[in-house]
Amino acid sequence: MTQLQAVKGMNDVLPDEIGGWQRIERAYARTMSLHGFREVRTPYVEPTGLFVRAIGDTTDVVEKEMYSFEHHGETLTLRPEGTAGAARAYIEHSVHAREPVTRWWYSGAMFRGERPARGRYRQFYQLGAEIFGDAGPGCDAEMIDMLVVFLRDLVVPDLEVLVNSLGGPQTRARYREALVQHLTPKTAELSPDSQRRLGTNPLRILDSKDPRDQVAVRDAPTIDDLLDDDDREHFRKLRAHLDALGTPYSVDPRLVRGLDYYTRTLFEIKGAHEKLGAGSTLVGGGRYDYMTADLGGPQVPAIGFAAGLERLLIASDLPPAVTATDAVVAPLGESAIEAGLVLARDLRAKGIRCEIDTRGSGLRSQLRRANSLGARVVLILGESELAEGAVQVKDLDAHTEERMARDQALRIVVDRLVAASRSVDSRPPAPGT
RNA sequence: GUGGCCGUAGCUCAGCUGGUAGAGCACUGGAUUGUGGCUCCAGGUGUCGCGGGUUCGAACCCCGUCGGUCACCCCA
Repeated sequence: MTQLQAVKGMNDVLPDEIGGWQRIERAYARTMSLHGFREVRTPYVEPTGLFVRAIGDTTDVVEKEMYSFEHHGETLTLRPEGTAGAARAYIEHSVHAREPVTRWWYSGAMFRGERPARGRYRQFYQLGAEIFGDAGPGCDAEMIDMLVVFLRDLVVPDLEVLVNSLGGPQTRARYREALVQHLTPKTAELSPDSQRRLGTNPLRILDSKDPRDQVAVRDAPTIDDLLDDDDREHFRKLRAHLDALGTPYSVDPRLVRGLDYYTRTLFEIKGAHEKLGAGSTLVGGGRYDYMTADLGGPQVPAIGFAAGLERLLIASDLPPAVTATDAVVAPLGESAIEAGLVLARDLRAKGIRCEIDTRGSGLRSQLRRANSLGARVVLILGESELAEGAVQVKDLDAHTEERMARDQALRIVVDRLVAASRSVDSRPPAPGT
């Protein structure tokens, strides 16, 4: 196509699909509020240096996936993830001085120049949250459990929680070295990808899917051996807390993530493998106790996660939300349109979702339209009704029809829709939203 | 970014070994000049992703390109 089209990997979300998005966003906002998180909105554009420092200059994300550009002498980047910006805002506004523990959540677009596929786009949406100021494993466990509950509410099948501990930065560095020492003699036996990783990100070799790498890694040292006593205790308590919560999980000593900032607790939640295939990681997160210090702020322990909204949408078996119209006002003829506009406005003032056809369509097509919109009642305004100040109230469900004064019609329609629990104002909040 | 597969009407898809296009759904109008969901009738539905090439002739074969998708890489 030579026509104008959306940029590769960036999608429109049309009204037909927006119901699913809103359903997940609302469920998330509710979960966050139940756990005392407050929403934060940070810019989509940040100085490139923020991501280089926070995420790590040898990570794939920073090395080859960022949308960076120059603008009036500044080097800027469309955010590839949410944690760095949140940490920057936390430091910039000295939030640590205002409250001991800070719980923030966010929702919004992220940008990475990867090769697009299902559930993986260049502009994609993440739900995320951060806790600043709590070093203990208790909030780690709460966060993981919260996510499991959230995903269960969304009816995501085959949930799988993986946890690991990376220890502190020094542990991580020592482990990296140990791994390189173990694997260097076997360089020739590794996959080409892993030969490259050996120099860049050796930890990633651990979860390589190549059988050659899996053999080479089989008797490699595990990070568990290098954890110091505090790290080990932290991890032990996390597991004990999860056990107490009854949260299902498995320890995966090979779980490693590609962002450099993680320390100690690391976790990942997968689900809906049949629908998502290899991209079934729904949530990834972990502790980053040194990021605020690395960014030049006070050292504040922190933990956070991000979830891919598009993937949640694919993974969720929740039925799509139905958006119905309650009533349709059907004016017949030019002179009825004004009376119809007034009537429709009065209905809406009562919380009735109401549509009106102002094009001068015939009654037949207006009724068809009302039917396909799922409306319960149609209020017909023709010449004789106009003359009498009346309206014909047709109940599409009950197949009844009655002529009455308009103010009476207002009351009757409201009563009928409330009785059927259909109007916006009367509908109780659905569970899980 | 690497490799594989796919690309026909708004949607889901047919189209046999190359002979220049079909179905269902949806949409609009009518059968009922002011009465829906069912039924019947009629009707737009199209640069066969795009650009080259081979051929008398290409939706079909070849090359390129764009887009999608699967696996890898990486990640949410």
